[in-house]
Amino acid sequence: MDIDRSLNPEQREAVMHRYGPLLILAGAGSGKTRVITHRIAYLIQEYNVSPYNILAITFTNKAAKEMKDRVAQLVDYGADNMWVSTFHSACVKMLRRFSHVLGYEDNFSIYDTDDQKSLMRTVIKGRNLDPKRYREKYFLSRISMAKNELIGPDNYKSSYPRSADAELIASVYREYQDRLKANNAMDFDDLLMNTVVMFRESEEALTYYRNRFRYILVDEYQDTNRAQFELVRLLAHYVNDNGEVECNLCVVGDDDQSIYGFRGADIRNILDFEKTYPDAVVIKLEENYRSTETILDAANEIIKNNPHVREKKLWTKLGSGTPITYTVYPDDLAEARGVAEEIRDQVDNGKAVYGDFAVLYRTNAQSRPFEAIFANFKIPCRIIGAVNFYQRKEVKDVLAYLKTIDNGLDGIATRRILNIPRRGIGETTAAHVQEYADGNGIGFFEALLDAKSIPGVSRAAAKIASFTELITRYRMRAAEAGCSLKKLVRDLLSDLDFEEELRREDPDSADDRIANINELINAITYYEENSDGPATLSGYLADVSLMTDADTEETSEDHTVLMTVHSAKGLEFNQVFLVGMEENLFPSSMSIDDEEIRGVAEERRLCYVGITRARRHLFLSRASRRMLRGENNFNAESRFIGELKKNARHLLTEKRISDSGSPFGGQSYRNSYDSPFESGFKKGSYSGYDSSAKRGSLSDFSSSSDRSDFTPYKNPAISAKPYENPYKKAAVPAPKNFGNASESSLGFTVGDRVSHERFGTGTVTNIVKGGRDFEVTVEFPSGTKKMLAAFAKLRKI
DNA sequence: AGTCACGTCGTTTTT
DNA sequence: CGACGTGACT
Repeated sequence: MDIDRSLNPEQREAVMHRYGPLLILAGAGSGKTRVITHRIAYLIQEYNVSPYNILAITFTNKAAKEMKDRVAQLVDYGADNMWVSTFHSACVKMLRRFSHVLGYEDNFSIYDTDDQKSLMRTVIKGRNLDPKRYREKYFLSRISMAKNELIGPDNYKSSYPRSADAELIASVYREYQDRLKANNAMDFDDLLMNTVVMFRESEEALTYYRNRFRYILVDEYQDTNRAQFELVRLLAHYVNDNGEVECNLCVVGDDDQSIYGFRGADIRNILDFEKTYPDAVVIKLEENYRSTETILDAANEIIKNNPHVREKKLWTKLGSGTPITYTVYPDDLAEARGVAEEIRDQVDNGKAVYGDFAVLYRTNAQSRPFEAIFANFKIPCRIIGAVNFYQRKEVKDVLAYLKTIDNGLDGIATRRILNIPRRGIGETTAAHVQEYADGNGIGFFEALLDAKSIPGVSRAAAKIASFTELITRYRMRAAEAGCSLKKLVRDLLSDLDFEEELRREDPDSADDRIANINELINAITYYEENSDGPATLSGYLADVSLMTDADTEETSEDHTVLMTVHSAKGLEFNQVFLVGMEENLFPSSMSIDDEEIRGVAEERRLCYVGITRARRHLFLSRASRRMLRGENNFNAESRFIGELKKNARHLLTEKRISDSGSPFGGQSYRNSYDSPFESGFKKGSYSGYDSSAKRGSLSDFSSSSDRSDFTPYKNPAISAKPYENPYKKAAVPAPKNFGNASESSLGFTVGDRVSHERFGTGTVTNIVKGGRDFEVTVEFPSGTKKMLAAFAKLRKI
């Protein structure tokens, strides 16, 4: 294979590097993807590496698919045998194969944020915690952080000794994990953490994959978290035929584009690469092939305000190009209109097509005005990320049916659809079933099968029976060899009268929702026809769970795209509108509030990512007044604009659009001044970033992120009820009296033989104090069960 | 059990 | 502003 003559010397070196760790520091637009694909092709063609021995990790599924296609074009054969996927997808594949190591079944479900919340809700309810103070998110975000750092429930307390509620969180974490396992389910973070745990527990699994993945490539390495770091470190260790250890790990990244700190990404992974891998070769790619000098200068100008460990300066041969357009609009609608006018004008004059443009913003909520205005201007567009197709209710409902059929232990899925379509099985009934399931250490579906004997459920027993019969019937079908998924889903939907139900529920939206269902059937058909191995329900469901909005196929229609700056990572566009350049929005008030230095540095990198998406022309803009959460905000100009103006004013052409063009005119502007307290003391209004105003400024009143332990000052004039009515929620005593049971009252202890009406005789191996009850672990002949003492009716014998 | 009206609360960013 | 949960009513 000829090395592509268009590669520059550094790129060439990266492509031809063979053994040992390699770090490629690839600035934005430096031809990184070309290097990776050529490198893979070179390994295969010139070094005779079998594609079977290559693992390439990308950031999105779409990028994986593209990479695979591009490699396939470069090599003669075998590209199909490579693993090219995201961390999460790769982990699922590995976990399925060795799931028994963790005590999971291989068809485990993957829980998304909604599922996680449902599960956490049962945990919180079961402990009678104050739901005001302890929301699902409170625990879930802490648990997520812990998992990203490979901290399990048992290590939680010792790892975060200073954290408030450490004990409670640890115990909730423990129960949450146990329940996940009982449901044969993992959440997103588990996919990573459990894979590491699996490799630590099973020599066999680790050796298997070390042997297989002799060459590992990781893209966007700057966004890896601790778990991903550890995973890579474990895998990149191949003992060759001479008994030598090879670590053929190639990571690619750019520390200036690290933007996922909030989900545990640790920039030190890339900064300290040589510490972890002392014999690493480091190659810098600094020539940019994408953007004009003007755009690069602006990007450099901003990013140089961050402290740097690795110095780097992008340069280009492309020439200076057009100046950056910076526009100040009176409000957010005017901003959207200004962008639409520019696009309309260029397209109508034949200077550009819709697909040349991208609108990038900091938060998804900012897409709304653009959505409305673009429709008026008849600009075809696609909004990425707003509502993921697979998160729509009707789609999730169908998927929950499939999960219930596929994974009999997935109680969250079963509970979701128990009464969809309406079959007269209410929340109270479901709660009884759940209690029964928990008490007997069985799954939700299994408990449904006992409906007749559950107290308080008997009335709904017949309805439940027809539900379980339906599911059982489809389970048998799904288990048949050569079962067509498409046909199964179609039959299921017609059995359920699903369309009719949607029409009955809301006739207005029914057509859209039915279209979504049909789209889902198309997707299933597509999966079935294009799947590498056998097309299974579990396989499809996993694919779907890990699918992002950005992963969906591009349509051939010419259109402008709108998305967050995060979603734009790795993409490029001829012309980019980076909108909403305002303090508190970009940088986000959150990042300014909690940890000024680290938070704003990440925002600055995000801004750098946004700017460097543009090839030819960059438009920056801000709105003087912006509707946010139903109120007007007047934010100062973003400090990032200030950083540009300070030393690189020549790069900008500034425009100011007057207020008169706005349909609100000056009127609403005056109105907001009529009640200065209204806008002055509420969150996010009238704040600047001048150092003089940094501390003790008005915006400080809004800087508490946790309201439960901080009462912000409120002007009595606008806040009539400063106190919560203390009588409002008098504690309702729990219906059952298992509140203060002491361990001795159980009547048995560890080591005792006990009997259970369902499982027979067993030995108590552990007793743990739960929130309100004891969780007893018993070894029965049929297996080990964990159960709550209050329900299990265990008797010492 | 299901429906409707009202209050509350909140928004970074995503696999 | 809008999504969502709560509570009263049918």
